[in-house]
Amino acid sequence: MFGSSNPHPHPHLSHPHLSPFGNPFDQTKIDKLDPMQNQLCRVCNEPAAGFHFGAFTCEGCKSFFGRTCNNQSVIQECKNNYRCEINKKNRTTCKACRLRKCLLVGMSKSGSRYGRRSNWFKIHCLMQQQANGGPAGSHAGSSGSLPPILPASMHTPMSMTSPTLTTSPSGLWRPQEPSPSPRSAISEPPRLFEAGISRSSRASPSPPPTSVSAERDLSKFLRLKSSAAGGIREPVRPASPIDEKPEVSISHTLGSLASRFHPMYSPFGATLPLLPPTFNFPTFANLPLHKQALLSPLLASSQMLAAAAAARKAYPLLATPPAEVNASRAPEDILAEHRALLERFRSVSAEMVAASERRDNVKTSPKNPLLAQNIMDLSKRSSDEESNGSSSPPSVGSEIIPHLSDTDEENEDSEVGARSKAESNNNEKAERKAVKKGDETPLDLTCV
Amino acid sequence: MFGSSNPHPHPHLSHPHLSPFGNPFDQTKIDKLDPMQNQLCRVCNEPAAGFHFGAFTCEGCKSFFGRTCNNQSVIQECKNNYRCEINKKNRTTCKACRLRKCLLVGMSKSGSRYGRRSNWFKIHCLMQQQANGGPAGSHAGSSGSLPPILPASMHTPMSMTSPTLTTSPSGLWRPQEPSPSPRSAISEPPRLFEAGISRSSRASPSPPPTSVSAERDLSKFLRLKSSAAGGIREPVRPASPIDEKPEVSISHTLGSLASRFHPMYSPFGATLPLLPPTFNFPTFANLPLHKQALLSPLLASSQMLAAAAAARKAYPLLATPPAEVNASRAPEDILAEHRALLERFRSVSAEMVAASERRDNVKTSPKNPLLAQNIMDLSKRSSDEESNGSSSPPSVGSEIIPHLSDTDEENEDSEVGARSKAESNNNEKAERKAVKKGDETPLDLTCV
DNA sequence: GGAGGTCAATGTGACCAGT
DNA sequence: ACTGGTCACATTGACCTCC
Ligand SMILES: [Zn+2]
Ligand SMILES: [Zn+2]
Ligand SMILES: [Zn+2]
Ligand SMILES: [Zn+2]
Repeated sequence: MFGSSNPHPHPHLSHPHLSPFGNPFDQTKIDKLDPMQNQLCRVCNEPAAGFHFGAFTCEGCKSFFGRTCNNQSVIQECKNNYRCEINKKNRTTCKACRLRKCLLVGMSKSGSRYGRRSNWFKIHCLMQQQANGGPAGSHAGSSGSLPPILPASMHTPMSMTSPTLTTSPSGLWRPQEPSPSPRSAISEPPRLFEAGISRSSRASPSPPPTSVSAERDLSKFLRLKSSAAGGIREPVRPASPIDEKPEVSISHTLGSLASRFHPMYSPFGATLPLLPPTFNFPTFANLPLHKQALLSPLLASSQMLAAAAAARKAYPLLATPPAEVNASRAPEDILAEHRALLERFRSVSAEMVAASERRDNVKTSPKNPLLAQNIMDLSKRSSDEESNGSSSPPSVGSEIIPHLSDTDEENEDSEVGARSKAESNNNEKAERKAVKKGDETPLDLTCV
Repeated sequence: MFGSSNPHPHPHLSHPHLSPFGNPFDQTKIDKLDPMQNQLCRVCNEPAAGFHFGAFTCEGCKSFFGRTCNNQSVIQECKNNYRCEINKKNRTTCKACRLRKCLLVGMSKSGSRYGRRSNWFKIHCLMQQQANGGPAGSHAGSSGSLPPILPASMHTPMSMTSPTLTTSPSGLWRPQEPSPSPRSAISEPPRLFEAGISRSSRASPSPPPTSVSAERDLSKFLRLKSSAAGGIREPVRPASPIDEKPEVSISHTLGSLASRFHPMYSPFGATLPLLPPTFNFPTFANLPLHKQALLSPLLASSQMLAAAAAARKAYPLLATPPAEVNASRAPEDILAEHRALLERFRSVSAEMVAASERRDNVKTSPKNPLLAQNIMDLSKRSSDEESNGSSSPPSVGSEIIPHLSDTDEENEDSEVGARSKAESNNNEKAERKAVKKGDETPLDLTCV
């Protein structure tokens, strides 16, 4: 599906509005963009099969994550101090590191329930990758550090542990429907990217959620986010009322760890109010999401970084063991970084449009030759992917998260985890079906 | 089978002769010895299921070795620099280290063709383990170093690379049937222990090989040993004429490496002429071999060490990566060590007999309380094995064998290896059956 | 378009039969 | 008593269906 390109564009999308940056929504230009072209699995660098559980992954990593993220307790711990490099060849040899990589790149199972909204991941990932240096050509390494989705200039992870960052307006996080029953169990890493998007979507004055079911999705998502923050330290935001069972086995193993570390309440407090104005145009929202991906090199970096830091906090599996230690950065740095990103987004958008317009005539070297070339490459098929990328790039910085091996006793699972596996799956499935019942209208993706 | 002890002794063995050390062949005493009691898998420390391919192993390691020793080329290389500790829990996670451990403890597939003679392994292994500190109680660690089969005092591996050591009498190595076609391909690690035994058996003036088929087996084995030495540097001994196909896949990967290192021609040259006189007594040879095991703390150490060193030379998989470096020892040291072993054998034999005689009356502390206690423990069942032995004992010394990663190109396999796998198996099977055809008489095990 | 189910291929190890 | 074969079981990932 993704492997075969679509040579025939379908110029029948609605709302051909104009963007402030030239005309990025020209149908003929947009249709030529194929964001799935030459995508690589974020986990193992194999050619990706699609966007699964929040990241571009191959079929194998998709299946692996779908199987194991609920039963993390049964995975043996790494013998290599969680530093195994994951590639196509050895991805099956260390389940712990493979799962860690999955979580590092932002994969999440509960977050995938929220329908099309998870496509925002795709947008951010794709734009980030393109801004990083090419869709498939840059085998940006797959060691135990931060994923190659982050550009080189962003590789410094920020410390989101400071409670001063969690000062988000309570109204942004409160769901529409009041919440009587707060949850304390943590089921799995929250989809932090989506959290940021959702929040900004609610803060936006432009098109609100289009249906009640979408509202329910949003509130449910926020509740999940809440539970991910742990039962402790939840002063402002009440929980939502959605009666959903958490994934029990995950909460058993990693949840307890996460509650110890009590991941921050809202890691996006300081950054999210700043959103690119592009999303004000309904045309963008009406585009197919894989087309939107090519038009949105936005806040992915900072949010990704925040999510990665938060995930490392919540899940020791994500903690890169002592290799490079980076001092935590102040929130001001994050804000500045985000502003730089916004500026970059503007230039890249204009650049892409110009390149798209120029492509049919003459291939000149634009101001941003790398990005433009990458966008160009999306339309022509290059079947020379070899996916042997195991060149072990320099590890990016990461915080040292103690692995709790000396003070804790979370190894008594493997019995409870196995026990709760079946029923957990059944419950989850039933509940999922029930939730999806009256929920066909996708969420409005228009942002500020 | 092995897990259930046999409480009923069968006192119907023939030739109840007397030994020079008291009366070690008293049937009632011997029958009470159960060498399989509390044996642990030499590879993973799980309770052993029997003596397989040259070592006490569990069913899993037996099957694993039987499957993979022919297809070593398809095993991915270790990500942990071949230092993975192998135990029951993680034995499946790193095939390379598991196979390395198998080879380290002396497992060999072709050597198992020689019928009962492989029981000599059991004798040596068992006696070595007992002299080392107890049958099952001493979870002597299973890290990437030398196997716990070697006593602490013997852990210094000797360097057998010196060609001066290969000055064995050519008559000892020459097979009965002349050999027109020398072989250069290496199929698998030679059964070095058996090589020594075979050689000593031939050097023995007591009962020679009892049949022509046994002779053929012997010469065939010697030829295998020859091929293991690589085509290069084979000045003295001509190859034997047995038309046997080597295991192609192994020769493809490890064989090339082995030929580079050209493992020594006869690592037992200096030590083998010295054999304990016990084996002159036909009574010993007529005992069930698992009973003999309790009566023979003989040359196992030195031969085991030589075999381990030779195996490390021949198979880089066996090379313990740079951890502890022990200077190679002179052959004189080996000889002295062997003489000490012989003396130890005498005292231990006498001690064991005395302990066995004393056991029925009063349990006193003998001169060698540890060994005697271990022998005692063989007769009483202790079902408290837990096999959680992963306490990672201090690594014993080992030589640094370069892994050839920088200068060689033995990674072009995986195609040839897979190709030659099926036919290799078939050929081997057919050839094996043909060899076994007229070969029912076990070799005479009586030594000098 | 993505989640989840299916199932062939592969690896594993307990068990068994042959020798 | 050991070897090799068998087979149930687990894992993997390509493919498919459903929503
Ligand atoms: Zn993958
Ligand atoms: Zn690992
Ligand atoms: Zn084992
Ligand atoms: Zn290993």
